Amino acid sequence: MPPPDGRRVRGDRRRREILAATLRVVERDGVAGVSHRSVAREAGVPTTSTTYYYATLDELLIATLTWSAEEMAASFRQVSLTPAAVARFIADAAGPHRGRTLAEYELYLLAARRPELRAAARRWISLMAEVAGPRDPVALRAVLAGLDGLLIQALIADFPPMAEDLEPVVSLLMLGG
Amino acid sequence: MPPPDGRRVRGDRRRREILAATLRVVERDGVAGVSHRSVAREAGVPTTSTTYYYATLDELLIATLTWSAEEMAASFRQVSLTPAAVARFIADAAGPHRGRTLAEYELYLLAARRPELRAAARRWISLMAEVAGPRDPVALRAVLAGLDGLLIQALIADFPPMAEDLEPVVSLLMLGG
DNA sequence: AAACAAGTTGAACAGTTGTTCCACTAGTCT
DNA sequence: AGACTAGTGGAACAACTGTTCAACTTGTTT
Repeated sequence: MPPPDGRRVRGDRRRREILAATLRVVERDGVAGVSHRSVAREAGVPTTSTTYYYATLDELLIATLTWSAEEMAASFRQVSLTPAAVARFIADAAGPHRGRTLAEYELYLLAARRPELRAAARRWISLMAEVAGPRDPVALRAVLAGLDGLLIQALIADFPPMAEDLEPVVSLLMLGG
Repeated sequence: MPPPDGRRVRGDRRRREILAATLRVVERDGVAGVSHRSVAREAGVPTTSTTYYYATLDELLIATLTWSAEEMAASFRQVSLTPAAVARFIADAAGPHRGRTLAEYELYLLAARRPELRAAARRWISLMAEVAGPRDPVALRAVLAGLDGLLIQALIADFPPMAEDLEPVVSLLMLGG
């Protein structure tokens, strides 16, 4: 809950605008395309604004990707637990929401190099665990890995897979037959 | 088979040195750390050498990652098909060979943005298909996704998982129980 | 021996980068 | 009213980037 302080509130808005702009840049050009200047250009603010709120590029990246994972969590919770719904979710993630999903996966991999991002990355996994439903630890791990791999393989396919094709695979992973 | 031509042979050697140096840079600093100059420094050659053999940075990256996937294929074929061996492979990939595996996964994800890398990325998948052994398409896809996800999740864990912990999960994925 | 292509290299180009500095405005507190 | 602080933004810094150029060496072919 932000304080009802005039100054802070104004600052927070611009903070969010910068984060949103950064995410758009990542979606469009990948993490590689993020610079203080490219983000400032995208947000329509002077370059010094981005450095004012996020002193270093690392800080900016970490804040963006953490926030983005947090934001994605909200929409994630609305997915129901049937294999068909999960298949539809993966198909959408690799199709219409491709850019966003790609950005999210770059965070995922960046977490391998930057421990600060691990929390956000694990957030992803624990959300998938909710989707997978309760089951014993070994089976849970297998399902999570399966859904994760399905998603990433969908991203590098020449054409995004269709939900109907995904459904039997998801079903096999989630129901074990 | 390279021609026994003196000039070409000498050139090819330097080509390989540059590729190897690039891979080392990717392992150490990620794709983000690759520049004509950083690679040249790593290889101990002048900057113009890297541009002579690979006119653009993209060309260099694509060549390196394609070659690296091809090279990894060799060691991959030696993995036997038992769940225990696959578990050991994953544990090693996330532990001792972490840098290399990370580099390989950055290729994997880069393929999502650059179609030129898709062939190399799919090579990965088809190699895993060999490890998985023959089975019907749906089951194969589930196993491949599972192994893929297990590997990537091992990379973002705080500590690399041990083969013993991995083994039951791999077993469940491969044998379905 | 001359001609040629392949390979090698230092220097330089213009453009971009992260980051810092300083002057300025606009709200808030005393 | 004056002092203070958060926020704003223009200009500049040195460092680095991808890429090109022209000069040079080397090995091979005629």
